[in-house]
Amino acid sequence: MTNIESMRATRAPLTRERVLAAAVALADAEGIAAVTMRRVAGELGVEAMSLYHHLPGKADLLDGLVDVVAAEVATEIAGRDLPAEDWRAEVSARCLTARTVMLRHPWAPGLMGSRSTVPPVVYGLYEGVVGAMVRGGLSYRLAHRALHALGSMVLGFTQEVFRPAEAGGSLEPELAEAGLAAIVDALPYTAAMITTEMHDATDPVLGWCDSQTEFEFTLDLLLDGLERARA
Amino acid sequence: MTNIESMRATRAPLTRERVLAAAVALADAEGIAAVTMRRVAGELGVEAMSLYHHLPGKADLLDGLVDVVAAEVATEIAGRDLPAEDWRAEVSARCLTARTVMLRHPWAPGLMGSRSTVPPVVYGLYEGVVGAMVRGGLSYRLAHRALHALGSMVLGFTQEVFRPAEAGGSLEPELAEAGLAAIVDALPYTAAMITTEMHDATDPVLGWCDSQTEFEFTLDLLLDGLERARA
DNA sequence: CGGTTCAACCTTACGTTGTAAGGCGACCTT
DNA sequence: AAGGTCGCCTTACAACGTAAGGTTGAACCG
Repeated sequence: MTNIESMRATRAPLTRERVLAAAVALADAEGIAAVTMRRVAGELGVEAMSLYHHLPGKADLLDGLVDVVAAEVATEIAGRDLPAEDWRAEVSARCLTARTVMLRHPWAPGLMGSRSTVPPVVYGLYEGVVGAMVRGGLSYRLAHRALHALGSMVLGFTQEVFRPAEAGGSLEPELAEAGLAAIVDALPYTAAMITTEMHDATDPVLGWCDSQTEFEFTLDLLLDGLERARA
Repeated sequence: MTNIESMRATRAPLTRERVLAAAVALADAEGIAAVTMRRVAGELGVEAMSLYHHLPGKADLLDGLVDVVAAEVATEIAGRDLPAEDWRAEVSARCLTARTVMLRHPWAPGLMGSRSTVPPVVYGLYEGVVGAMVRGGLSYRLAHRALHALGSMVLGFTQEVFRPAEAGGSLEPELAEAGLAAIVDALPYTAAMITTEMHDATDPVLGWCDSQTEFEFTLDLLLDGLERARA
């Protein structure tokens, strides 16, 4: 009937963005556990199965959540003019910006740690940090290690930054196989870091990201700092 | 019948420990997602509901898992004689030991981050680290901050070490209400650190654990170290 | 204009999850 | 021997993700 027509017309059509926005709001308000397909749909005045026309499944919804948060970080970073001449100030600003966003979405770090893929936006964030450090004179090796240390702080990663899960889809094959050239263009510093590190590593295939070494490096960094602070 | 009797007699009786051991083995083998009540019971040749006579529920099973891992760390630390005269070496050894255990149980850091309570064993681990640092001459303030930094590395915490979740049960009320005296006895360094920090803090109730300050402190520590390493 | 197509949304249903309620047999105590 | 307790099981339920297929209003096309 016309009534129903107008009801339908009144309700804004569902989109991936509207679904994700509702999910973010729900996670912020009631925690990530409240983000169920039925519940998100309910917030949008819709049934659960309707979401599947805009997102392939729950996994993609969760991936979409980290996408939204990462994009929020990127936007916030873009919105401020960073002190490009001082690498420390720039890296610091980027990390602190990421942190403020994480504080707005306390569920985000845990979610990022549990997902099995890293959305491109996140690599873009890494790129910004790596670029600042390399421009500041740090070697790619040092930048690589710093990325682990800082990522561990901001996101609470224990698992590796570049090898997110046990699933086969690690970054390295991903790079080797598909759009390597495109990635090199979009993420020059990161690409340079990866190729440099891969070249230097004893085992170029799997060993370039030696988590034990990263860990000990960061540990020494912290301990040296504490030693000096020990007034 | 007698057959059934002997079967029953053959099967070792369920205990909290046996259930947790089975759950740990399952998590190690197939990931934390495989740890369901039915599945754990199945591994023990038992029905799901039987577990409830030894654990109140799934939450307690998961809490028990982090308990087991923390105890494993404690055992491993106790098993080696630490270089007590060198605080750096001692802290380093404790952290590296914790890390090797985490590597055996890759699901553990994420689980620890998601639980809403911190089992006493974990506080015991903190105590060991705090003690080493204080004996090494670090102030309680510095030790407190170092605990955040190191905990962030080992466990991948983003959330606070001492205020694990949004649930009301933070450490501070917990301390104030219940067995404060017992905790002070068992964890002297930690207790001293808490009272010292609480006393110094501007807002003694909630502000003694200023995560923003912790974060910036660790960040500066890392950045100072990177600056120096920037050869 | 009538018929077809299609996207968006809904209904139903299935298997799996955690767990509340209660049953049943073997042992311990008195 | 009677009764109680302990340990395990059976049954049942609500909520979850999602596969399969139905409905409906709009858009297109002859």
